[in-house]
Amino acid sequence: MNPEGLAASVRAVVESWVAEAGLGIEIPAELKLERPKSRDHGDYATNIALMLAKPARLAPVVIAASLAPKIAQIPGVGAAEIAGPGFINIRLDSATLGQTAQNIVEAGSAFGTGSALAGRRINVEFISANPTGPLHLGHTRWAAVGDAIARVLAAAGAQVSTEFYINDRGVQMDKFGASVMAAAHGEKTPEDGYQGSYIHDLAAAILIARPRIKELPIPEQFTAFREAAYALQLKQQQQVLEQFRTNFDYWASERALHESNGVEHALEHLREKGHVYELDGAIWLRTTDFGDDKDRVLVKADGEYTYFASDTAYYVNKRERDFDLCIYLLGADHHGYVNRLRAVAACNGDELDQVEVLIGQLVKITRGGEEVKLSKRAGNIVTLDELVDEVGVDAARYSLIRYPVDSPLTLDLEIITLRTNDNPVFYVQYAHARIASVLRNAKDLGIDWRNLGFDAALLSHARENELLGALAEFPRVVAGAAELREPHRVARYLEELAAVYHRFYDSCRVLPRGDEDLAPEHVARLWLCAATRQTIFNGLQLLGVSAPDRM
RNA sequence: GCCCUCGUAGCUCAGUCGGAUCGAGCGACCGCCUCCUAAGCGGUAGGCCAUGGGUUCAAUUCCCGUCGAGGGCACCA
Repeated sequence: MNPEGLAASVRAVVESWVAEAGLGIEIPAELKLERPKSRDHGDYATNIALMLAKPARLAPVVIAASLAPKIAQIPGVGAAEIAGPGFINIRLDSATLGQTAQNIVEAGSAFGTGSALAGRRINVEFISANPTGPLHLGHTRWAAVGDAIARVLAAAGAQVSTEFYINDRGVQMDKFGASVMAAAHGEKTPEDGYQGSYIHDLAAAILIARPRIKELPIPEQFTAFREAAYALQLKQQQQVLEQFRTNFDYWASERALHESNGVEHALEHLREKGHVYELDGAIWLRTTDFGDDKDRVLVKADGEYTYFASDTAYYVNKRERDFDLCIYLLGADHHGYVNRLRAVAACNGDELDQVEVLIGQLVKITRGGEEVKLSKRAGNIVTLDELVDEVGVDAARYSLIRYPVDSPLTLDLEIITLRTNDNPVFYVQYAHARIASVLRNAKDLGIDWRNLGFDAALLSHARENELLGALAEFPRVVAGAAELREPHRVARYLEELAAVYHRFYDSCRVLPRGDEDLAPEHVARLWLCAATRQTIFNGLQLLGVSAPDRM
């Protein structure tokens, strides 16, 4: 009996009661069955009686009194009690709850996955930086969170593509090329050029690879520097992201979009939809038809495409590749883009909500309370690879994911590398390692728990009950994280689960002591440990964080 | 001026698609290892959930105002 199954059974009880009483009222689509904060309130609680009070024109307690006995009859339910203003607190019998442990072990890595988003094709675009320098803190949050969102959506059954849109066209690229060329010649960085030692590193690398590049005539030489630097810098970004365990399914090049006439094609397409017009020599998209504050220029009076035109074309391209939902992760400094991106969808004949924009607040780094601003390589910004070098991938990813993205974040480098309770990554990983150790010890003792039978009813200790209940929540947590695009929920859940496990471990001996004989209770607890290990493992997997067997 | 996000314990933050006493870690204080990882566990102290209204049986959660913090409002990229 899992929470979903129980919810369905409760719903059936409510439906039959409504029918019998001839009330003819609506039952809320989402019948709430939650884990009460207090253990005294049972394993699950429902507020259905409170919800129905008004439409049924009956006191909540009266409704609860008719429903509770019927709920108590549901197989697997031990008791159903009325409490407070009309809550029904449900207690499962221990065999039913205990069975969860075996179910989880048997489901293995599939435990937690679902089908809520089955059949949906979702495009998740994030980072999308200029290839003109190392990825910095502003990109780092999205590298971790975007990847985790994609994993969580996939776990909910969606078909997901993660995409990085390379802004490899426009004046920034030229400034970048000019900066690298100047460095190669030992000249000063041009006005508005790129600073930082990485520019000199790029120049040096190019000079080694192409010793005669400086002999080229200036226009060709400039192009050669720009292109060589672009290739190297993009590769560097890709390597850093790979090391960060953020893998993109698709690297979209803005330049390639133009070269394949994707922009003209999109413009033509939108013109047919009737939201394109000309004014003052420029070509506009009438985004104000769909909630934007002002119309946006696609082609400037001088004939140049705007950046917005590329964005629009890229959206059309995504739709032509058959994605029915496009999620964009942007920094808070881009929130002005939300309405126009949604309007682009609408101009394309889609629903506004086929575009979803998640806005992330900025990240600050401190070290022992002092803000860290300087980067050795990139001048005045801290880069992703520097962060990883200092704290490691697991700590960096986890720390970035465990907070909702709409709150500003300050990471203290000293704290996220601590190996204590202060640092949630280690707390969760430690729980995993601790369980792995118990399972190893069981093996060393020759206990083949998988083949010794499992008596679910033996898991009746309060701490076992608490742990089983927490484990059973995992699929709902994953589903919720996917629905709300909030992977931090998974992290928070894991912290809670780890705490519950540690409490269980503290009061329930798993392996036989000394010369004690192996009892069925030990076997049942090993199943419970294995289920917990699997759940923590699956959860960390969703965050892209490793689950070590030893620490 | 208009728009977005935020305001919860001394600190860093959860919780908020309305529900029963708002939680965790740190910091302070007191306890728990002769056998499975003490990187752990238990307990005490600490809150008019920024503020004033409204909706509701029920508001930290939803709506409006105020105050405070951060960020936006290009024929830039």
